[in-house]
Amino acid sequence: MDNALKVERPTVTLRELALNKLRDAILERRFRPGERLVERKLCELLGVSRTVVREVLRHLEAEGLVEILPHHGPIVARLDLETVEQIYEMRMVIEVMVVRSCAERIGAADVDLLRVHLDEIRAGFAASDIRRVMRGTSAFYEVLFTAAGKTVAWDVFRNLNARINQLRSYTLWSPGRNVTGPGEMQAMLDAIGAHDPDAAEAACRLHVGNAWAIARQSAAASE
Amino acid sequence: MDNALKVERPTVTLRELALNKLRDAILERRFRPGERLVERKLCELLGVSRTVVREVLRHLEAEGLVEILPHHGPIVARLDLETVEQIYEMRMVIEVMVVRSCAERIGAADVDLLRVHLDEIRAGFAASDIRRVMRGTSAFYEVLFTAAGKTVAWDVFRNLNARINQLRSYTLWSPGRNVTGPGEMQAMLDAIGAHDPDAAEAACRLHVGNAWAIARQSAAASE
DNA sequence: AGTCATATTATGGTATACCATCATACTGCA
DNA sequence: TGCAGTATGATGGTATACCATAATATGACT
Repeated sequence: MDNALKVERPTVTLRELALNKLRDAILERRFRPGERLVERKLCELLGVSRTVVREVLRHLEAEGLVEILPHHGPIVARLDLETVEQIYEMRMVIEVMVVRSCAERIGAADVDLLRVHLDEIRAGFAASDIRRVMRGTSAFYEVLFTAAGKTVAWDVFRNLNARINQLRSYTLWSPGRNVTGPGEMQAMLDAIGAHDPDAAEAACRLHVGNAWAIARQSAAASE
Repeated sequence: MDNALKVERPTVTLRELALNKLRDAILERRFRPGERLVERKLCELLGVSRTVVREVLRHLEAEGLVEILPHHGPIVARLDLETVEQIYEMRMVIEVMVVRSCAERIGAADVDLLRVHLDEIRAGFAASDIRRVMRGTSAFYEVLFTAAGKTVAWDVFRNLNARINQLRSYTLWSPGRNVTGPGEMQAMLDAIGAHDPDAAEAACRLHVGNAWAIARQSAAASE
C-alpha cells in the first residue's frame, strides 16, 4: 500500500525550532563574530530551557557557526582572512564540479526554475531588499545542486557558505554588483541551458572569482 | 611576554571525552549503520548522564554520523550507493586540489614526514593490523592537507571520510590492495616531492579512482 | 587614589526528575 | 485459537537543581 493513507505527525521539536531561530539570527548578524552566547540569556531570548539551548549550541558548534572557548563558553565563530581564502577556494572547486555536471544533465524544467530564481534576485536588487536577494540566491543554488544530483555537496556548500555569510552582504552590495552579479549568473545559466560544460565552468570561475575578490577586500578591511 | 609562564588548564569535559569515544565506536563499527542509539543504554556504556549523551548525539547528528528519525530516536547514519558515489566524487575534487597545492609548496621536512607515515602504513599491512594502517593513512593525509595549508578542506575531508569509514576497511583489505594502495601513495608522494603538480594530480586520480571502484563494489554488495 | 583581600554574582558542566507518547506484553472473551 | 482492550515498560523531550569555577564588585587599608 502506498503512503496515501499514512497519518502525518508533527515532528518539530522545540530543539529544531530553536536551532533554526538561532542559526538565522547568527546568519542575519544579530550576533556578531566573537560575541559571547551566554546560555541563560539565550534561554530568555528563545523562551526554552538550558537543555534545549545547550543541545542547539552543540549542533551549531559542529556546523562551525559557534566556537567553544574552554572556560569561556560559546562565541559566534570568527573569521580570519586565511579561513576566508580557503572557504572560497573550496567553493570554487565544488561549484565548478556542480555546474559542469548540471550542464551535462539538467532538464528543461530546472532551467526554467533557475530563470525564475534569477528574476527574483534581480527584483530583490531593484527593491534594495537584501533578504530577497539572499533567498533568491539560495534557491538558485539549491536548484543547481539538486539538478546535478549533488546533495552531499549541497550540504558541504551550505555549511561553508553559512560561515562566510557575514561577508556575503558586503559582496552583494558592493558598487555595481547589483548588475554584474546577476549578469554573471545569467551567463552561467545560459551555458548550463545550452548544455555546454566548458562555458558553464568559465562563467562559474568568473562569478566565484569576482565574489572572492570582493570578500577578500571586505575581510581585510574588517580585520 | 611569551607563553612560557602561562599556566595550562585541563580543558577536557566529560562531553568531549564521550564524543570522542562514541565517534570512535561508530567509526570502528561497534555500532552498525541503522542501529538504534538508545540514550539510556549509551549512559550505561559511557558512564555519563543523559545530558552528556544527548549533547554528544546532537554533535554527531550535525557531523552526519547519526540520523534522528522523528519519534524513533537516533540511529547510526546509513549509507546508500548514491551517497557513496557523491562522497567519493567530493573526495576526488578536494584531494586533487590539495595534492596540486602540496606539490607546489611543500617543504622537505613534510616530504620526510609523509615517507614516515607511508612506511607505517606498509608496516601495518605487513602485520595485518588494520588500525595501524588506518592511523597511518589518517596521519599521511593530515600532513598532506596541513602542508598545503588547507585546514578548512581537512575538516570537510575528515567529515566525509568518517561517513564512508565503514567501507574503507573493505577497500583496504581487498585482494592486492596491500601492495597497490601504498604503491599509489608512493607515486603521489614522489610527484609531490618532485614539485610536479600534474604528476601529483594524475597519481591522486588513480589512487582515489581505485579506492572508489572498490568501495562501489562493496557498497553494492551490502545494499 | 590605588591595591589587595574578600564577598558576591555569573556561568558552564553535569545529574536527575517528570511527562507524554510509543511499543510491547498480558488477559479476557468469543 | 485469535483478537481486542488494557496494563506496563521503554523512550525521547524538556525542565530544573546543584556544584565548582571564574569574573566582578566592594570594602578596608595605606
